[in-house]
Amino acid sequence: MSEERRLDVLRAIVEDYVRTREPVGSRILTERHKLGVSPATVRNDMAALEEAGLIAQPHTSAGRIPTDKGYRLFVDQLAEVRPLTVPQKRAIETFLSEAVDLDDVVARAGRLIAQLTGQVAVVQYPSLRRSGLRHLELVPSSEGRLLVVVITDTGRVEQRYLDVPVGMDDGTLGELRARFNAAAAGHRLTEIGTAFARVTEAMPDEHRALGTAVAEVVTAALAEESEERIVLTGQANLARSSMRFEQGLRPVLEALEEQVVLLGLLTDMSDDAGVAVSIGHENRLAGLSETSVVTSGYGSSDGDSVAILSSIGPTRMDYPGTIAAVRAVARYLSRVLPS
Amino acid sequence: MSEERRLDVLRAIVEDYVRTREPVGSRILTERHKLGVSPATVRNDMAALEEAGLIAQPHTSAGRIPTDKGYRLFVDQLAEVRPLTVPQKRAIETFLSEAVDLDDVVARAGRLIAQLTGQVAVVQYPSLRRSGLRHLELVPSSEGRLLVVVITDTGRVEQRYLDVPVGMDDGTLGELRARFNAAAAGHRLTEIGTAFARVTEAMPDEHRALGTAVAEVVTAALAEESEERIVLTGQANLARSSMRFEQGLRPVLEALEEQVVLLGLLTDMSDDAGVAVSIGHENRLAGLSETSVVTSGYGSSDGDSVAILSSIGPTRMDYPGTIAAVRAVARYLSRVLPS
DNA sequence: ATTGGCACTCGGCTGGCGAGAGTGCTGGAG
DNA sequence: CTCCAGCACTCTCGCCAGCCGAGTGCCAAT
Repeated sequence: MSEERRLDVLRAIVEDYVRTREPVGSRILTERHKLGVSPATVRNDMAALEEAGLIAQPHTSAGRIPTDKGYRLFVDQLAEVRPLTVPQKRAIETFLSEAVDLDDVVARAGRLIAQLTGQVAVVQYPSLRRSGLRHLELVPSSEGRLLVVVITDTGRVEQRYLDVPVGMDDGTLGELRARFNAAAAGHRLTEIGTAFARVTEAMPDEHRALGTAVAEVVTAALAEESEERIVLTGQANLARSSMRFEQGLRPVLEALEEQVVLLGLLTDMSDDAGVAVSIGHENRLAGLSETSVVTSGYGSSDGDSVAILSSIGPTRMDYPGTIAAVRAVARYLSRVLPS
Repeated sequence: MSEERRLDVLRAIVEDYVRTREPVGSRILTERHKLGVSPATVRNDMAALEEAGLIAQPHTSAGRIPTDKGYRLFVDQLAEVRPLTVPQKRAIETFLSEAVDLDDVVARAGRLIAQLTGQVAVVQYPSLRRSGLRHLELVPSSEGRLLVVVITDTGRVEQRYLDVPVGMDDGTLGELRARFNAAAAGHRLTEIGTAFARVTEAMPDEHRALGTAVAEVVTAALAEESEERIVLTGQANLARSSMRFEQGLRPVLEALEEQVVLLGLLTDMSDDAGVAVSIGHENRLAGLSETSVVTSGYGSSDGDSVAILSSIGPTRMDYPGTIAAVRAVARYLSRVLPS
């Protein structure tokens, strides 16, 4: 009973089940995949695979389907990479390069993933904490209010209102703006707190109050976990016939709506370089126990990324195809991003 | 056969069907609503209502359910307004007032609608075309690129990159910024084209090229239909058991994903003041033929609004409750908005 | 180790049956 | 003229029995 053939059988089961989404029996298996052995032999292998917890049967007298563990082994050892076609790559490239601003880039990336994989795409905006400051702008708003606008080098623009008790004139604002920008330009957003502190200390007394207020707002705004934003695309794909979930769509949709938790999941998964896959019950979120998540960082050609994007679909998904799509989009995205 | 009682019967049918979501027969009707007549009489009324196309029966020997036309009549003439409770109003107010910026306001409004109505919320960002310019910012980006940031008086911040062939120094930029801002401050975004034209004409030659480029980018960006943005919330509600659609979720989810078309639908509906309701097949979108859309403008206490928000659910929805929720959120939103 | 044969299990489909709900109609009462 | 009780009729739904087929596990033979 060769170990190698057993894995062949597992691969065949996964591929067949992904394609037909019906439990696959020994006869079918020998017909569709040239394994060179008889159904009876395959049955023996199947018994062993089931013993090992890699496949299971929904009912007696039904074929076998892979378990989460089976998919895991498939993804780790059995799946062959299937690169995208050249036209596909070109389509990604041009579609992304047509984006006019960051919102557009993120939206387009989501649509690409959703379309390529036929699943739900999740794209995170570049994380503020991993971005650098490009520019800080102070705009007087209605009386007594100041609008603070932060522009990062990844293209994100954040705004925050600030109640200013003391009066302020344009000159003061201009000076503040100049000083802050000089102090912070190019720094990571996480580091500007200290830079700002130096600036405010050096200020004349009458400006210091305003200065510290601004510094506070900015650092507070950037520290917030809640400021991490994600965008979902292709939820309509969930309703396609190919996505029948045992438990129905409800838990899945609910999990997707808990954006904070979802982002946490993705962040934890993201293995620094390359694509990470989390299968079925491996996902912390109970609602996603019937789905698999394929994730990649993006935004920097090497090492640490500024954000994450991923594709979520049923555990019975086309892993090689999904992985290829996610990787490709992440790569082109990284190239386009620091526009 | 009094006309008035017939309408009472229709109202009873609608209310019962909305609550139980099962076809309602003559016996049940007389038991649960004190109509003061016997089932047989109700049957006669029902026959008349059916004749008039206001109700229908799924099969012979099943109770009646309202048709789109029946709901329409119910909404227009029979529904009694049911104002929100005081705690609910207070909750809306505080929840909205805690928002830190426009994104947050929009997101919170969506969550409120979704939660109050148990349906899907659609919230449009303030339309650029109906906003005024508060501030225009020019930030040098990587070499040869200029980042143009537009801040509107409704709080939206739009960005656009601009390739600048000619070199530019900070002084030039500062001057441009000052002139444009002086010329455009307070104007509607749709009118700044002409204001900008005057500015660029008055410029020294060496700056004019850059000036017109900026003016062009800004006006082009604001003119784009695609720049209208909407946010969906509460899609998980679609999967609740209370939302069984004949045709399944697919067409609904697909319709919601066609954001441009969807926004068009909402815009067309929006009757200038107050809440508009579009029922079932009245919706242009085929995917929404089993749903009703309740829409209101918001963003200005009187007359024309700067954006739209709405709640989408099955035709069998709680119209009075949904209308009340949409109206309330729209109202508080208008109050909070020009922060 | 592999394989053909065989008995066994079980889910899903089909068809028939009865119960229940609801209707429309008719004829009589107010 | 309106209302209402009674009645016959229709149709859906749920249930049960029975069959079919797919698939399995085991065993003996190669």
